[in-house]
Amino acid sequence: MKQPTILDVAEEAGVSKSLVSLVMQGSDKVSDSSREAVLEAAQKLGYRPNAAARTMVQQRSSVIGVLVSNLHNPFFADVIDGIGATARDAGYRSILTTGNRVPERERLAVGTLLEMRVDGLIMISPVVNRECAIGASSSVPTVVVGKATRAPTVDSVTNDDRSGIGMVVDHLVGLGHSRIAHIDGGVGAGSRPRRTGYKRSMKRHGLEGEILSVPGSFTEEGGRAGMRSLLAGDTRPTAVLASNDLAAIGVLEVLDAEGLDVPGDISVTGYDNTAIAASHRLGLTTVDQPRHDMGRMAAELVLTKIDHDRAKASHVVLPPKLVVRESTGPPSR
Amino acid sequence: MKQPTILDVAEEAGVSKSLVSLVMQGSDKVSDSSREAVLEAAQKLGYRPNAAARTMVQQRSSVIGVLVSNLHNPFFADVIDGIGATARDAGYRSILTTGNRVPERERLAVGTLLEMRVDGLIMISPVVNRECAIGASSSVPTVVVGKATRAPTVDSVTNDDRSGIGMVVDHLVGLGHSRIAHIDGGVGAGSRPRRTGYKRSMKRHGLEGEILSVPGSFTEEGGRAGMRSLLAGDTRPTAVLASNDLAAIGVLEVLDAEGLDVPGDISVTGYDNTAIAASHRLGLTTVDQPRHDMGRMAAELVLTKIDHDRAKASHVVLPPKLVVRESTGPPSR
DNA sequence: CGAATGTGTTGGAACGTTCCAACACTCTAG
DNA sequence: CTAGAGTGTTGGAACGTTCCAACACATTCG
Repeated sequence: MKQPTILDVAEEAGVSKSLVSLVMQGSDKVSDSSREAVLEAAQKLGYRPNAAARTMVQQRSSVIGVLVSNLHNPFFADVIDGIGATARDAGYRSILTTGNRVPERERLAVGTLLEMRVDGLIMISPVVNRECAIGASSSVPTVVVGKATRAPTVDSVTNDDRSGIGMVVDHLVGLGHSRIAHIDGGVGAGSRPRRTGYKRSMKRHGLEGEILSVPGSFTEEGGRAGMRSLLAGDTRPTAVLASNDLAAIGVLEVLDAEGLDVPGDISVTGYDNTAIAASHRLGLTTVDQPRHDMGRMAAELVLTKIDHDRAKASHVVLPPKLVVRESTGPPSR
Repeated sequence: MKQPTILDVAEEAGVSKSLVSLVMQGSDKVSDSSREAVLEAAQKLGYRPNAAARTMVQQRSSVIGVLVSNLHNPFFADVIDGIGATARDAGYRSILTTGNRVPERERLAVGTLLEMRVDGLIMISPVVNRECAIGASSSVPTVVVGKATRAPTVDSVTNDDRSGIGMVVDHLVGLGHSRIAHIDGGVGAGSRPRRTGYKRSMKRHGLEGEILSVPGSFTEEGGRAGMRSLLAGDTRPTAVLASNDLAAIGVLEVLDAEGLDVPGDISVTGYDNTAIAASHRLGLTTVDQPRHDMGRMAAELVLTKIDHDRAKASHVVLPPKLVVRESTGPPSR
């Protein structure tokens, strides 16, 4: 288990540790014979550079740390893809941690990354409060994805949740709906703008009297709970805006179990345009976020901030896109 | 951006660096007054210990590295949960990397973890070849999840894929099917035992003449491709075993598009019992793997191997469980 | 021919932490 | 009063790497 060090390689190859270091870095100031000897020795011993030691002396790790709120949501996979690809092209590695939507664990997960001295931090739809991101940003370039963060030191990449939800409301109103209810995302990233977007759009259509937002979360269970509480109310809505696609699946489950037809009895919408939403079985009307681009942008922001420290924070807002499928239709009579 | 070190804290608190170190480790051999002064100074400076330095001197990182093949598959989320919980209880952190099902990137992702000197490595359903795991195991306790690895130095945690698939075949034969086709998982973990399990079960039922396995992968696209090639054949199967739930979704998509009824015209099964499979809309007959337990077991294997080096590799095989839903039924006439 | 330039190689310092042996002091027992 | 134990604190060595200044040697130039 004892790992060989650069000194072991140097001895094996009969050269100095400095020369081994140069070879490992791919320097061209090394004679072919030395290079060959070093590579052979390294191969023979199974040498692997020690990133901890390198991080120490270089005062940087060449690693981008990514906190992801919830691995159950395939939405994040594409964001992470975008981050990984961009980081890789710039010569950085990326590593992930998650707090599983538990604030305390999320804080711990961020702490792990910071202690490892990642060169940049990307928090995808964090559940933890903004102080955590602000605190992190004092030691490392930090970008939050999916949650607008009004802080002078934290960049953010979001889609325009308010207008995204607005498009959904417009679509439903256009179909003739007025009793349009909303299931909230709770503490999760992006729930506030979606909630206010919902309320504003309703008002804009003169439907402030119909505004109904029930608690939920960005999970299947959150959708189920929200839908159950909606059904427990006096008047059933004719359309339901779930907090995201995952929640919409929960909503559909409850409705299926109740024997209610979608969209006959009730229209349902999600958010995120995940792959499952597209499946004909669900045919979920939803809002597409440019996931991969969001990841790419986030990584680019972090990378440029690593190179030349910007004074002001950047806040990138990408446009969402309504995707109409079979889960929405005109209200019954 | 310059991070304060333990020396800065020591100076601020008016004590030695050693004492700061003791306080940070929660030692009880520190006077209350000193502890207070140190904590106050650390707080004031925003001190965070440098994990790289600690790793150097302690010759261990207290980190478990996890390679996950595909973040799009929610199956892995629960496995990772299990790993994370177990690691946390033992005082370890866990970090993730992924290679996105691309062997070369997966190798790189493992390399990243090894260079960081993780104390244990868990590879979840790796796509990369076994040499990679064997190589890793020479420097760090390594466990592969989801892929049986016959190597004396690599532990493994799997479900019994062969018997899992066997249960599906038995179920379908019991319903009266005989033209039962199989969509393969390709290079991914677990595809071989599932393939052979399929073939053996078919033989066991005297159906060797009906054996038909087409290429695919453990993704929606793999399922779509597999189903398309099955439909292009001369005789349509009456039942299709998709490589996993994700692929089954792809299969259903193609069938829906073709206007074929499930299970009226054709029965479909998945593998993994992911949350979406349970959704009434899909109602997928599938095989449940004890995901969380698999993660827990994997972490436990790694942790015990970290503490006292076992001589022989452990291979844990957990029992799968057939979950019958609405996507399977008797064949048409 | 001596100086300047270039090529390949080298040892030592530094990074931030932990751990150890050693310290100064106080208290207790003989 | 002294030896011994106990308590809290300390400086120095070590971990494995990179980077720098310095080196030896060969080549080119004036």
